[in-house]
Amino acid sequence: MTRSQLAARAGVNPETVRYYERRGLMPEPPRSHTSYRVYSDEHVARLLFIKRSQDLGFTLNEAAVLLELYDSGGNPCNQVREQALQKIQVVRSRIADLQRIETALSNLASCCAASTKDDPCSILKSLTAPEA
Amino acid sequence: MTRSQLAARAGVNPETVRYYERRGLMPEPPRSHTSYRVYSDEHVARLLFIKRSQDLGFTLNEAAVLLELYDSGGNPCNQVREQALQKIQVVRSRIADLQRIETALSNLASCCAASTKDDPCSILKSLTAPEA
DNA sequence: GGGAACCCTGTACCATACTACGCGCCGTTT
DNA sequence: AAACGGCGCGTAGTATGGTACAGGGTTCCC
Repeated sequence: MTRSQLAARAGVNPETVRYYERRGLMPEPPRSHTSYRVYSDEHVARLLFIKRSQDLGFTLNEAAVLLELYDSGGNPCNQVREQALQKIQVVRSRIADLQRIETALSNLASCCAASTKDDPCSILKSLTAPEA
Repeated sequence: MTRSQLAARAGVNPETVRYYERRGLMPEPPRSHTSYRVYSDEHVARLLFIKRSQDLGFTLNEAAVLLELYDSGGNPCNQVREQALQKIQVVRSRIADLQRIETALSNLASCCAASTKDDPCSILKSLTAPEA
């Protein structure tokens, strides 16, 4: 299949395929006699692998690591597990950050809801003083 | 105070101050007779305002909106509240995303922990099939 | 056989938020 | 007075993840 067909199957922009190729995430595919890239279902699987990794919060560099483990052909479960556990820590930390942000924003909204025409909104106070 | 001194007080890189000036977040300050920027405590407050906004998850463009409301001198509580409530929605949505990711990663880690030498790790299966 | 639509390459551009560099002037210190 | 650090400016580079475009060849369908 062509680059656009591959892209369509994975739901990405055709240019993204070329970008991943440049990044080393996708292999250089065989070419037709007119230099057209020719893809197979394995390429689709690899592209979906990358998208799925991104959905799980992995960066493209991290996806590259996972792909290397996959390509190594061994039994890289321990390494994959390690990557997953590390990412879980990052994700949990990010969730905690966002929950603190949510609380702070709620406080800010309440503060502003309570101010009147004569009490000119304490955004300066709220936003200048660290409290998160 | 100088640009570096201002930056130090807000805990940012001196170049960041110039960057914010270019972005219109910080005003062009008065200059010394030799063209040196001269800052006051108000500039410190404004810079802290920006950093605090960022801490709350606002982008620099959004911080610019908040600063405009602040500069308008009126009682922009309703607008600020609106911004905060919108951002809370975004933050909650992001938290939900991350919680789904956390669950999916946990499943992935469990799957890998359970595989054996003869069962060559189902990362392909896990990462190719959508399940988040 | 002719035009639309697709492919090729390299390069440039987008958004976000900085950070660094080169070059020349300035200010302080020794 | 010389040296060192800081400041000025414009521009370029970093990281992340793409997206777009120009200019030319190709394939497909009527």
